[in-house]
Amino acid sequence: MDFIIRGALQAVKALYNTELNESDINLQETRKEFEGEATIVTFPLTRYSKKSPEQTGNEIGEYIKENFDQVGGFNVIKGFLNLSFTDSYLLSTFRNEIQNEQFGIFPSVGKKVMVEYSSPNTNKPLHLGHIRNNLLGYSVSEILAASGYDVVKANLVNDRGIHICKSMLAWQKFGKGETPESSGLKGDHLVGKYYVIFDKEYKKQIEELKASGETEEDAKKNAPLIKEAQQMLQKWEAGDEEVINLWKTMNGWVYAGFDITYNKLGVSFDKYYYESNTYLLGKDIIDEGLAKGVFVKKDDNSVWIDLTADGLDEKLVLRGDGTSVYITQDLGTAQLKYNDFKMDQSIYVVGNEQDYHFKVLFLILDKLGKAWAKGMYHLSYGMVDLPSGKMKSREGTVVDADDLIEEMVDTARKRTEELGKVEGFSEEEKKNLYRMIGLGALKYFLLKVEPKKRLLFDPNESIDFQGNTGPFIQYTHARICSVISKGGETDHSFDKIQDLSATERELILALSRYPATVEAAAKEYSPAQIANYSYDLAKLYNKFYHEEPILKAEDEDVRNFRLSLSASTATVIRKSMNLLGIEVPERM
RNA sequence: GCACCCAUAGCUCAGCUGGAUAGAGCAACGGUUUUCUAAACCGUCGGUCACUGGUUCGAAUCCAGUUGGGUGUACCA
Repeated sequence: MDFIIRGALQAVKALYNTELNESDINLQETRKEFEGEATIVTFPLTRYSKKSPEQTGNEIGEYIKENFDQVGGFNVIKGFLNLSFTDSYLLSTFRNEIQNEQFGIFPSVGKKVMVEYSSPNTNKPLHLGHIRNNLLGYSVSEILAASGYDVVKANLVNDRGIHICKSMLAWQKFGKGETPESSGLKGDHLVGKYYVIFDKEYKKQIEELKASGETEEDAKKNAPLIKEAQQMLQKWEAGDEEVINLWKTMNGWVYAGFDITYNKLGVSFDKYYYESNTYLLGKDIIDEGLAKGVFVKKDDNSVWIDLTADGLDEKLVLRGDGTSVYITQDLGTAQLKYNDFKMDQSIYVVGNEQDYHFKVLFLILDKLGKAWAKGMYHLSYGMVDLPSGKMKSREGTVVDADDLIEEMVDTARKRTEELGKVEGFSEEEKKNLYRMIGLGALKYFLLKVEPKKRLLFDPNESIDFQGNTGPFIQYTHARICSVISKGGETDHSFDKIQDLSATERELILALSRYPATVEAAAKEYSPAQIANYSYDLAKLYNKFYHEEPILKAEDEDVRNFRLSLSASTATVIRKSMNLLGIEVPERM
């Protein structure tokens, strides 16, 4: 469709003797209620034509129609010039572009990008918020890979710290040697159970201390359990063998549990970083910053950066006692990642409560003169809220990832059985189908919303399987596969086709938009754009399916053409759903 | 207090760099199957795009302010 812009530029030059840039031409898709496919808005051009918008539209329309045989006609309504493509142009687009093996496949851009996502704490199982994170990270990775980037998917595991010690301590005190094997509990759930127990017992102690006259603040500090946890952390940092062994054991349980969940979600990683290895990093960067005068040392030896000139605050980057804070290790880890991969871009998929942190992090790296800091991006996403408000692990008001996945698959099974759609399926095929549909519904539900918007999830209302949903799109794919398999062997040649129906035209246009959609989604790190595109395409196909006979078409070429159109639609649906990490079945 | 994000139909969401009468799905109501999968299709109903002002030929979109909601502002991570 690029030729339209060229055509408009040529027209303006020929008619009004003015050289314009591509960005001066306002091109959009023609709205459904008007005739045509492409619309040029002529209001801005009247200052060059010195004529009314209508007259300008007519003149440019006439010029384009005369000089570009892709355009068969036009109409002008107010300041809108609507151009209609010829059927032969659309057919050649279909044949030469859409049916091409390389359609929607981008050549390598020769750039490497790291996408860090998931980054869980190893003291509790994953919940719905993590699912959103994982799906976003995975999908963005796929979209970037499809756009020609070399993608490294990274997971920075938060495997140390006081919160981990809390679970360890509670297990030591109350666990009676319970293991995943002895209890039958998934490892991450078992550890999470002790994290909750710690919190319960800790709160008890706080209440007791308050009853004996301490203030809440003191009680929180003085409760024996928290002190023990702190001691345990110190022992861990000192390399105490017993603590380290316990830590290794319990983290091992958690990793085994996470692997199962990741597997079910279909996400994966190329590189794992562990905070236990990175938490001491960053001190050399502090020295570097001091030497460069970017950081300043205060009297108590703490190190700061003054960001007030950038509208931010003064920020501590190293404690007075020389130990790290969060941002210290993040600075160090950023450098480590860069040393490891020399990537051009680095994307952090992290919730929006850390917006400020990343703003500061990137700014500091930039001030330190790290050229690669320019390629850093925080893909910030909104929290997943319940109708009751925020999810809180410690209070058990979380939607557990494993539970939710299981429920979704189970709902898929029920729905499918109600519809009686699985005759001829083996048990194995059924299981796989329910998994695909359940996860498809869940993934689509989470990914169709723009990342930065917060998301409301009501556990009492099951995620839909009809309308703008994953299963709808999956169904469309299965439906196409069914038609094609019934179509039997065919050479799919349709040389005699010359005329297209309105819906066929729309479908070709929709298909032709796929590459640009992938590009836009990559540019904005937005799986939602892919989701919306897939839905529009599926909807359009269903309309086509109802309106036009395919196998029953009387003419051989028409039948072949419609089959080809169907096949291409199925391919594009499959590709775009795969970009969301969603599989599509051939039967459902 | 200050900073950042959000506000579109009863509900969940689209709406590209400003462009035509703001679009989908769900819910509600009605229709479509002797015909390729009805998880579908077609139709009806539903809106002061939070509010006010500004810029513009033109604003849901840009700017300022107001209201409401969220998050952050720790020598926590």
